[in-house]
Amino acid sequence: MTVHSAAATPRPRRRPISQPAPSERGDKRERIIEAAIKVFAERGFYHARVSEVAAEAGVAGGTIYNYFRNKDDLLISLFEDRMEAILADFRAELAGLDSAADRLRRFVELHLAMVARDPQLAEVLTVELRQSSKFMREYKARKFGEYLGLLEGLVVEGVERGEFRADIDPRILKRALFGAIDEVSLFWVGARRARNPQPYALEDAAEQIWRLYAGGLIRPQESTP
Amino acid sequence: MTVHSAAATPRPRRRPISQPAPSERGDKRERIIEAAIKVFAERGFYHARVSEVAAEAGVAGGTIYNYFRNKDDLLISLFEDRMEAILADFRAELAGLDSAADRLRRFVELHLAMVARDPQLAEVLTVELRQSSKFMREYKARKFGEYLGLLEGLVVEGVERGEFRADIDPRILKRALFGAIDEVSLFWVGARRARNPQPYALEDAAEQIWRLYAGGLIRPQESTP
Amino acid sequence: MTVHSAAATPRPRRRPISQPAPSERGDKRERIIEAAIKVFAERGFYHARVSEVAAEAGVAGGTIYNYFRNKDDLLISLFEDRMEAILADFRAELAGLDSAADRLRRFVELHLAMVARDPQLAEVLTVELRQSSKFMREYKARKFGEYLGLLEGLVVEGVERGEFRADIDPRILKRALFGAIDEVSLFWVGARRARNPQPYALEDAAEQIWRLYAGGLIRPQESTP
Amino acid sequence: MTVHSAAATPRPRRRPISQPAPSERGDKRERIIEAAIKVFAERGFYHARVSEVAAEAGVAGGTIYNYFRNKDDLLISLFEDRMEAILADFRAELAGLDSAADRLRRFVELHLAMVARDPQLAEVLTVELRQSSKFMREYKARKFGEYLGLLEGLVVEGVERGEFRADIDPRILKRALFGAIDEVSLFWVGARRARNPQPYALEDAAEQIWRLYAGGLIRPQESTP
DNA sequence: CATGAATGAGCATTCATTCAT
DNA sequence: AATGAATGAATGCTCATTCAT
Repeated sequence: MTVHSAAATPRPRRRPISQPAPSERGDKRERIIEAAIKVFAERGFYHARVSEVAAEAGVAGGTIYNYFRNKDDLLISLFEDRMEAILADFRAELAGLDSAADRLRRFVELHLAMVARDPQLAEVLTVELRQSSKFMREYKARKFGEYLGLLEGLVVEGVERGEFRADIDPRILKRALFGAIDEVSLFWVGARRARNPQPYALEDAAEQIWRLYAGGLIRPQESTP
Repeated sequence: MTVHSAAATPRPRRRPISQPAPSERGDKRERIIEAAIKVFAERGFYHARVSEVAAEAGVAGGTIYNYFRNKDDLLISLFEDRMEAILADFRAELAGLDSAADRLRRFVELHLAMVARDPQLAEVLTVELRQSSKFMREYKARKFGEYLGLLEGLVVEGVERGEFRADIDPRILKRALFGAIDEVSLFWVGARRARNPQPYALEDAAEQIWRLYAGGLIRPQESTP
Repeated sequence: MTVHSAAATPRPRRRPISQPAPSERGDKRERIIEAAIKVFAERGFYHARVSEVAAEAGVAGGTIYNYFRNKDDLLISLFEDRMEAILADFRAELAGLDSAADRLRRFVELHLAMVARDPQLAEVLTVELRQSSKFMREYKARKFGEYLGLLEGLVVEGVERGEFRADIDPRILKRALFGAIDEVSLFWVGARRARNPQPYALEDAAEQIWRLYAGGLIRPQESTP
Repeated sequence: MTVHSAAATPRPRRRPISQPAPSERGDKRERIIEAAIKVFAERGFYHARVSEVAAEAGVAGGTIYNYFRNKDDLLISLFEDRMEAILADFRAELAGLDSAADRLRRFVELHLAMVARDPQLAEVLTVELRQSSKFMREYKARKFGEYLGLLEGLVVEGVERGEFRADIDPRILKRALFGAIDEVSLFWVGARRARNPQPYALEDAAEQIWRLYAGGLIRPQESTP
């Protein structure tokens, strides 16, 4: 998978030509976003100071404002930037699969793999994001809606192809499944941060969630003769 | 159901001497908690000012500090207070049911009914709660763990009684189910606040979620002859 | 004259009853205004820091914001407060005089006496006031217009009573006279601040200005016998 | 009159690029000063950003610092530059006149004509100039003193030649007259910026001011037999 | 000379919390 | 217990100025 490397794809920006300054990987905008993910994840959006992000990125405080309108905008930009990469990655990964069931299972795996790979990003994307009032109340949707839309598409397709039951509203299903994945991720991430032992492996969790959603809880009373 | 009235169980306390103001049921602490739920839900924990809570509760700003150590403590106390009531209510409701399946379905219904009845409380409990650093990082667990424990108990019981499949880890299941309910609730609450049309009825959502978790997504290929 | 004492008339505000705290003369709002006049005059509105005003007033920085919306509002409030007092004082002083000429001469004297008495106030009123964009562009008028209106009234009256020439537009005259007085004041104040020797006594300046405006520059060539 | 064209006297200098871009007359320094006058007049010295001046001048922000030490220096340089031109123009215009009275009247006319011709310059010269602390407190004088000196010279000359009354101190007179002209100008300029209707024509104002200063306010009670 | 990205000192303002009454 | 004026630490953001290219 290439989620992260995709996310890191630098929007090409004038790189110093003569002296490459090899210490600075990626352009400044990218470095600030990376720093913001780290700091927001560690301290929480509201407790993070812009100056901390700057220090983490190795730039001066004012430099942040050359790239982002304000602290809120930094969070939103970070979100869009990363979600875009994640979406592209997911789409590419899912394109090669044949059945709706395979694609849905893969979606779950991809999400949890992403969380395992970049827990801080996961934390910011799911927890901290809810704290920027502007974001939550005026913006929210877009890319996140796209993400859920992807999920909904998989479900609808499954129903249309007769793979999935038709008596479950896809709009509710997509939220239920997303909520399930998200909560399982969040707890794992929280335990990790609290330096508690891993409560479960995320790969196993993916398997479990899929099993649950695919087959349901109720034990089939097979062949009651 | 009596969640709310239970929550409002007044720790008896006296009215400001002269005129008992019989209209105002509940003591000052309760009034402050009610105000906090309203203000936190409307403005978000970080954007809510203590003085707003005080104004909403009809007390002076300083009075809050006679009942709560600080703003964080107000949020946590609010949480404990309400969760206690909710838990008691849930336990009472579930006690009369026979099968694990019935109890689990009822749990889903109860949660969503609670959301429908007091959306602001639901919002605070699920969204704003994540924003108090002290809470999230040092406290969190307790009552919330109890709530999830209740859920886990239902599942374990179901497995033990042979009602549920044994190949799904209850610790993951409880999170998955809670996440599903929570997300479905959250979206509904969000739409409500944004004054968007209700995306779905919460009663229907409960039915759908249960159907999903009970039977799974995959359409049984019965008897392909 | 009582300009200053009038200006200091405290808008009655709850004074601590039991322990009079004799060190604090005047209420807090008044103390802040006095401090602001001093600091704005000495450092200029833009270079003055709110914390300096607070320190000068002997209050904490935040206290200023219990009385004034922001720095601009402090300047504007200061202006209104003092202008009101000055206007009341001027009106009272002029009421007792019979001819328009006497009143106009007295007006000049009063203005310059006010400058002599409270140079810092004069400086703020004439120089610093122009620096608050909101003030200059949206507010300005009112009390200042009243002041000029007082002047215009005197002139119009003089014309109507046949004391003054009718061929000079009162609206231009009032500006010309005000500008003359203001500039003469300003230079005197500036010299004072720069610790230069007084270029002239303000009482003499009043006499000179009146002589100039009353009789004009041109030496009457009548009756060269 | 040639005030403005004199001020604009281009110090010929070439345009950056390869092709001289013959359309842009005036060198960069001049263009920056013109931009500064416009921006300072419109936004006020303190609210004007150096980058705005740069944008208006069509140069990069840093370029300004190749021509001026800092923002204050830009204001001061602007002032000196324009005042020099104005003074030269005034001197030339006054040279041809015979009587002190004619010269003084002409001075008033010239000042107001200058205001009418370049209101933004007038605004900067009279309002914004007072806002640069360094200017006001350490520099001020020089060219402005020269301007007032010119005025004083006219008065002294008038007295010496017996045209003007000898009982008015020229140092006060020069300030009074300048203040009168300045205030009349300022109000006109202010109305213009506020897009209010012109309160009076500046030509008429010149006539009025001169009439006032020449003959005085008091109506001569000639020959009441 | 020109550029404009980077810098970082500077400051108004907010608001949780205290405490004298 | 209740009050609410006073406090002052905390911080996002601006913008004049610098300097490597």
